[in-house]
Amino acid sequence: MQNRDRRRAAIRELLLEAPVRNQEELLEKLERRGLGASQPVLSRDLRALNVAKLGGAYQIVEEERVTPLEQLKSLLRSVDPVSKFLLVSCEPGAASAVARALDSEELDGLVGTLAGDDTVLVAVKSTAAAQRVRRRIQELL
Amino acid sequence: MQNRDRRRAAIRELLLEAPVRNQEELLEKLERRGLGASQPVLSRDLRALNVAKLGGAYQIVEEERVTPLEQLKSLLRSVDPVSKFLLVSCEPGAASAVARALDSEELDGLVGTLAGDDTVLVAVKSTAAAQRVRRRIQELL
DNA sequence: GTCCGGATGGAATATTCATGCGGCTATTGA
DNA sequence: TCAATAGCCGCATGAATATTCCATCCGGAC
Repeated sequence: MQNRDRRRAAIRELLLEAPVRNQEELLEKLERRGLGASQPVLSRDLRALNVAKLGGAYQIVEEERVTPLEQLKSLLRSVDPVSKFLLVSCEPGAASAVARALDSEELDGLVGTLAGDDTVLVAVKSTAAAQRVRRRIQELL
Repeated sequence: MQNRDRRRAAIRELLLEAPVRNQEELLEKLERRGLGASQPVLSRDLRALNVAKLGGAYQIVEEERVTPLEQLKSLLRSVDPVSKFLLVSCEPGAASAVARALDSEELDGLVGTLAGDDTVLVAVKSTAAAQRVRRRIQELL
């Protein structure tokens, strides 16, 4: 049924037009448009539409997914290649978090990471890979 | 007490390091760091830190506050100055929402708005103000 | 037609979160 | 020193949301 998609489109619009505090409120607005539904349906729609409740109101989050590494960029300080390794310097204590984020990034040519306190040693397959990975990280600095 | 700020700083870090599904989970992580608290406190902290639950996990929303008007930009169609007025054309039915958003923008020189169905009449102090306001809106088109 | 199988949605329920309120502590100002 | 005030917190509880489980509705295969 395209019912669902009509409803979701309406939800998008409604969220843009005016702040919506909770699902019940959204429900009423939908009903006024002849698009009845139950609260569970809204819960699912909102997740599908990537809507977040921020402050007191729902808001569509347009952006592309921010990867863990991107989220951590404020903790990064520098990247230096050393043969088949990279030394990534971070804020004190942040190394393990950064290492985990780097791992999860699934960067091509990245073999593994080893975290100290404020430094991550990144092992890569080749010096060429080192360059690529380095560039990727540098973009965030 | 600076207890609260230490806790909030820790929350920031924790949210960056790994996804957190709910407040209870966050609570445990905080306790491991010796920063015990109760669930209500977290609820308040999360709002104060401008954290949203998106998909299944909490995520800090790095401000860049989107004003109501910016949210509505997809509903805007055109702006035309007419002496000390602007005629803003919108998607059908969107005028009142747009008018409200314009009001809340507190634009300098903007006197008031009057919404029809798909058009907002914006009254401004002077033709110079009209130019400024017009430019501001045009940026969004 | 009948029988899946997937997709959708609802009722009931479980879970998660927000808030009213009172208590405690620290601070201010007389 | 002693109110008075402000800030932070926790408990209890209710509000809001997520999830489980089931019914129903297609559309296709047979």
